[in-house]
Amino acid sequence: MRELLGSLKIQIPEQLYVKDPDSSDLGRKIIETSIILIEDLGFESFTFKKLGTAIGSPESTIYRYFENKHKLLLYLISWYWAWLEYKVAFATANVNNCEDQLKNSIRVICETVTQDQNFSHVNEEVLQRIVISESSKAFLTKEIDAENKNGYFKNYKNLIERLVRIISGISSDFEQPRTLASTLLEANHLQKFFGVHMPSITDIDMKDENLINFMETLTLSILQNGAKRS
Amino acid sequence: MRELLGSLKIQIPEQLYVKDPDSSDLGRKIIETSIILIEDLGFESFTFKKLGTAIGSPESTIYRYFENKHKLLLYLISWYWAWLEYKVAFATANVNNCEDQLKNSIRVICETVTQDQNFSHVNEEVLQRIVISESSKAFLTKEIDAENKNGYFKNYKNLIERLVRIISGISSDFEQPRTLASTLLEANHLQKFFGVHMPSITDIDMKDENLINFMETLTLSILQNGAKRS
DNA sequence: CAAAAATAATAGTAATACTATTAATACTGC
DNA sequence: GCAGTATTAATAGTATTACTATTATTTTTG
Repeated sequence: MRELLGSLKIQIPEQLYVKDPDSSDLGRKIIETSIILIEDLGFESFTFKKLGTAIGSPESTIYRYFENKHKLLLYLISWYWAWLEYKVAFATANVNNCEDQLKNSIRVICETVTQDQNFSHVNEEVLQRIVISESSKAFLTKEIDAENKNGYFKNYKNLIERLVRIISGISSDFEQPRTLASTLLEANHLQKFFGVHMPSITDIDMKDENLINFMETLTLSILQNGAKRS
Repeated sequence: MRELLGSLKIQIPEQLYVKDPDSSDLGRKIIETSIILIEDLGFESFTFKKLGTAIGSPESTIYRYFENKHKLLLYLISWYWAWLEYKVAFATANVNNCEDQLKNSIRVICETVTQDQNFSHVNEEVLQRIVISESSKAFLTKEIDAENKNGYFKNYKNLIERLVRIISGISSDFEQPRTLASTLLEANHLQKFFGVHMPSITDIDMKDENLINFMETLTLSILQNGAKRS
């Protein structure tokens, strides 16, 4: 995994940046530091001024890489989805049984990222926490239609499509594979967040197994049952 | 429904407001107009200045009712959950079969609100759209733990608890009724949002039946299957 | 009708989310 | 090695936001 990603480049829609942050030391430092800062402060309190101070550069320099902090967030989230898609791709490669493919995918999606999976300047562990807490703010906006049209969510859709293929492989007559795939991805975040911050509305705990078990049971149950019903 | 809610008062945690907006004409006008404005502008662009202009009052007056726009949003969302809990309560009253209770609940939760259900100064149809697009911003913050402790999310939890009781009534050995209930509520919003703004990642369409069918199948499948597995 | 409460009118502040300008530095091709 | 170009630093400035404060006016209530 690590070697492979070391030689592959995570592709981000170029509409999301002014100048590719992966093309310079300063750019990579912006990414690296913004991940830490957004997690620390929360996206609302995060500003380019603070980021500038943190990297020792003026605010104006950051604007040469990103139009605004919203696009920087979209960039980070997009990076995460692309990375997760690779993980899913490798977790399902050479697995012939579709149900096993789905189980492996769910595991990869729901697993809490641990430090040792890091590579390059991106701290995936912290990035995952950002995705959990902030990713929905990136699309729940009035600009969604225009931004969607501009391809800002391409990496997210790619991952969904991959899951849809796996789901359809298990039960080709199941009518809502997209609904199921997007529900899976988003419910994963929400439950993880609830587990930490609103434990009374979830039954999952800090261990991943609980959540993975729920997601697996949910998915396989509806695929066994769903075709008959819908 | 209408008469009953006309005589019952929706209870909102009093920590959410400075002065009860339901206690004066101006207060109700603030609620009524803020619903329209937030839907129109999106929460990020909504300001007390604009709200003041819209109701013909200075900004400072609104601060006498709400500390800030975040608390106003929490108030509106809290109102929605209380209202929805009443709807669920009535949709399940005198229904003996637990599975029917759950089906009725899912229908009430997933149904798109139509104008004629309105009562008083609150436009529930517009409020539902706000809840769909903005509610997660109300809890995905750095202040969540303090606010949760302060009881800001009580009405949401009440609804979850009601659903949990119904779920446990169907399958008392199902181990994750809370996870299922909160997933149901949140997935409903997300899928509705995707249906309108990102149709390629969902299979639901504008008609409610599609989404209701998915939610019903999902829930009943896991309850049939889940006990064995988990 | 007086006192208290609510609202209007207005002003002010620190921070945010930018844009603009110029100067210093680094990098590239010949 | 140097000219030209691109990049970054340093600094300043602006409109808007999210408030707080003060005083005047109106409304409510006992």
